[in-house]
Amino acid sequence: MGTTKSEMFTKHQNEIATIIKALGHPARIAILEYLMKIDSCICSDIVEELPLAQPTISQHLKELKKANLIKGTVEGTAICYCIDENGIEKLERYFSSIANQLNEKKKNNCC
Amino acid sequence: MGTTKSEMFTKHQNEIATIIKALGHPARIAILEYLMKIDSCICSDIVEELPLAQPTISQHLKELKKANLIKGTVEGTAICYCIDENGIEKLERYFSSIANQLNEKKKNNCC
DNA sequence: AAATTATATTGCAATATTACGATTAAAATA
DNA sequence: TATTTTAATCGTAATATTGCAATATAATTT
Repeated sequence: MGTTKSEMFTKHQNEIATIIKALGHPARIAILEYLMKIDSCICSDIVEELPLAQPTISQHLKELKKANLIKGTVEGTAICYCIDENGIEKLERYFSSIANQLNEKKKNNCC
Repeated sequence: MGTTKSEMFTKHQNEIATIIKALGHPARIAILEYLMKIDSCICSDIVEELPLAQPTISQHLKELKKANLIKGTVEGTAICYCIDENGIEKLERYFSSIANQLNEKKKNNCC
């Protein structure tokens, strides 16, 4: 136990859950919002901005990258990270689809 | 360690991360999608629908409820769970706001 | 080439999450 | 009231996550 039984769910359910999970941490939300704000950046900026050690930030960046929520390109000794529209758009579409369906129905005939 | 340093982030960052985190598991995505599909339900339905034991489902439901993603009302010996627009709309707004900002800028002048 | 700068990786301790059997609780029904 | 039905809680094992010091890597500058 302790392990999510991923094999019991659909591919899409696992994919969307993985992307969502990658953002389910305040540090990673903070990174996303910082990248939104400055629109271009290198990792050392983030290390100065956030109250976490460099290895911790690096780890969080790795997770965001794996989920296609950010992307980074090497730029000299630094790395230029920025938001990857790919992951963001998937989330945007997923939730607006659900919100739309909810509005259409508006039945809520139970609770 | 092992503990998220929540106190280092803003209230809003923590709040949104908490809601997002609550959906970052395929079982909870599956529950949400099932509730969308049938529009009204009781827990035993979910237990039959999903390949997880009853206490596990109950635990997942609790987390979704805590995040205002579902709500439940007692109905005899059963409980009627359905989607809580509250949480969903918060997520929808959050991601569409980010997606909009991204589209406006479209600079991506770095990566 | 040595030193510097910026980031990634490793290893590990502390804590959190996932899952479930056993049990409990609460309402409905016989 | 005893039984049944449905869901929550408790306890616990297995695994995952978080965070960081120490170290490694990789490109740049001196």
